Amino acid sequence: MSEPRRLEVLRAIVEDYVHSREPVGSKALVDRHQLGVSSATIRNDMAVLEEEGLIAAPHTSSGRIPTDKGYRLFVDRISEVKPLSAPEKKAIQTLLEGADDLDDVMDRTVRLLAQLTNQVAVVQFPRVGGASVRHIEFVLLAPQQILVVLIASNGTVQQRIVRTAAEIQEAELAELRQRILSAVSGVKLAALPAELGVAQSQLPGALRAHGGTIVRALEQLAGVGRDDRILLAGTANLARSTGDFPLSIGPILEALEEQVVMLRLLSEMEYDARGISVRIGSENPYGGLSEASVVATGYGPGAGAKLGVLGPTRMDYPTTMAAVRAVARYLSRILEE
Amino acid sequence: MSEPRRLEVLRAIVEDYVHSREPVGSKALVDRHQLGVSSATIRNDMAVLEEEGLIAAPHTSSGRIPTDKGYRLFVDRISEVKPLSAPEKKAIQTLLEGADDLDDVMDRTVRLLAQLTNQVAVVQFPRVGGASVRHIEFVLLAPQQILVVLIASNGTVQQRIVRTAAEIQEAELAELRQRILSAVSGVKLAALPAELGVAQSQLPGALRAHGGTIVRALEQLAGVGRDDRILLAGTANLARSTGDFPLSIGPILEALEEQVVMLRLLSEMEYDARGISVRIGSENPYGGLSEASVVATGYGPGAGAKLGVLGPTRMDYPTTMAAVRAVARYLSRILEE
DNA sequence: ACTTGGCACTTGGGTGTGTCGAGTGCTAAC
DNA sequence: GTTAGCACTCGACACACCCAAGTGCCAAGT
Repeated sequence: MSEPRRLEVLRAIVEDYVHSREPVGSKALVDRHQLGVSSATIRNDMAVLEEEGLIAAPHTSSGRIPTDKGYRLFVDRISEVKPLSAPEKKAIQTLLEGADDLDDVMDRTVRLLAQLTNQVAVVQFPRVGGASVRHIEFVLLAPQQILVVLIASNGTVQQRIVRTAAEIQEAELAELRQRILSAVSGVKLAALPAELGVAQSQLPGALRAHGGTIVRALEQLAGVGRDDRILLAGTANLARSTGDFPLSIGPILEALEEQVVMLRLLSEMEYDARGISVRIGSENPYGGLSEASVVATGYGPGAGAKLGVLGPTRMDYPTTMAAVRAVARYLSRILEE
Repeated sequence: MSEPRRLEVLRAIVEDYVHSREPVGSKALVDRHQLGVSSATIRNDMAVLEEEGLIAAPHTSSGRIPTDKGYRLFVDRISEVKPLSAPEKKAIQTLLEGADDLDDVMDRTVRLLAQLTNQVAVVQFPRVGGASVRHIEFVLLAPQQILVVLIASNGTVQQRIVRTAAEIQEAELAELRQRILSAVSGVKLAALPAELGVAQSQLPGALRAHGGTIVRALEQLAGVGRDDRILLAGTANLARSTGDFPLSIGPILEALEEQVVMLRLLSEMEYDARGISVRIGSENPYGGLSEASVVATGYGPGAGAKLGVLGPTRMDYPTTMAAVRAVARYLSRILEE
């Protein structure tokens, strides 16, 4: 009863089940794969695999299906994901290069990923934390209304309109801008609040009051709140795979809709050696996703932002992993400009 | 065989079916409602209603269910939608007033609407076309890179980074800004392209080249493309009502995901006297939505932007219509500030 | 120490049959 | 125009049955 063959059997079971959606039996296995042994032997192997918790039988005397643990072992044993086909690669490249705008790039990316994998795609906007301050602008819209604009080195622009308690003059505003900009120009956004605090404390008394309001707005703009957006695509793919989700797809849709949940989910995923992270079914911390798997990876500078897909545990992991990795790479390249 | 009673029977059938999800028979009808007649009479009425295409029987000798045409008549006969309960009103108000930002307002609105109706909510961002130019700002980020910001009177801020063919000096840019701003300040966004054309033709030759690039960016910012976004919430509610969608919810999710489709759908809806528009099942031009109904209305200045919900044809129209109308009113009020 | 063929056993799924109840359409009487 | 009554239809449900696929285990073989 050799160890390698048992793993081979597991692999075969996973592949067949992913392909057919039906519990796979010992006989069918020897027919479809060239294991060099008889079905009885396979049965013995399967008994062991079941004991180890890698596969399970829905009911006595029926074929086996992989457990989450089984998928896990299967995924861990995929040493090299197969690369995409040449036309696929080309399609990715041309599609992404056609975008003119950060929003547009992200939008195209998420759609592409959904289409490529036939699953729900999720991309997180590039995190601004790692970027630095490129420019700050204050515009006086009305005597007590100021537009605060923050431009980051990664090209994101954020703005907010604030109301000041008292009137402020153009000249004062210009001076304020000059002082703050020189204090924080080039500063990492993550470090912005601290630097702003210092800058504010050094303001002359006359500017102090207005400065406070404005500095608070800048802090918010730099904060994680606003720019930690995620984009979704391909939710319709969930509906196609009804039956893969024993319960309903309701909880999954709910989770997808809660940006907070998805952000935490993505941020908790850590890559392994291959640079791709996989969460399988019950490994997922959120109850609603216990029937779903997530395949994700980082992209962009420092791989700080994430992107990935979500689908049924019974998914084609090798192909999905390849697609996710490829898209992340192309996206990183595009963003480098 | 009186006409008013037949309509009463239709109303009763719709209400019972919406409530129970099951075909309703003549006996059950007389039990649950105080029609003053016997089941046999109701049967005669139902036969007529069926002949008129207002109700149908899934199979011989089974209860009747309303057809789309039946729902239509039912909806048209709702003269006055019942107002929301006081606590509901209060909840709407406090929730929406807590928002600090246009994006935040819209986000809260769409979630609120989804929760209130237990259906999928859709809101379109306020259209900028009706608003006017409040401020324009150009910021030189790099020798050949300009940030163009357009602030509209409704508080929306849009920006884009453009690259110029040749270098431009701070001073030139300031002059350009001065000229363009004075030409288009207060102009309606819808009329902006025309005014920009005039302004550009009057630019001194030196500024002409750069002006073109920038003007084009401004036109795009004012255009419908960018700001015709929609927000979704409550897609999980679709899953709960499986069974209401004989086919799968896949096509519906697909339609929801295509912003273009939803925008056209909303824009095609015209209000009736009550200010609310309802599209029932097959009245919907998009195949995937033939099992769904849309209840929508306009909001904001000129009621140019739309908001509404989407659900199964078998929905509680009176309540839904009330909720949609109430939310639209509160939203309009908030936006007026 | 594994592998294999054989065999008894389990079980879900499909099919056929019978019954029940809700519901209809129709007719004749009110 | 309404009602009671009646024969009829048809889906839903329950039950019995069989079949195919699959299992576990044992004894024999290598």
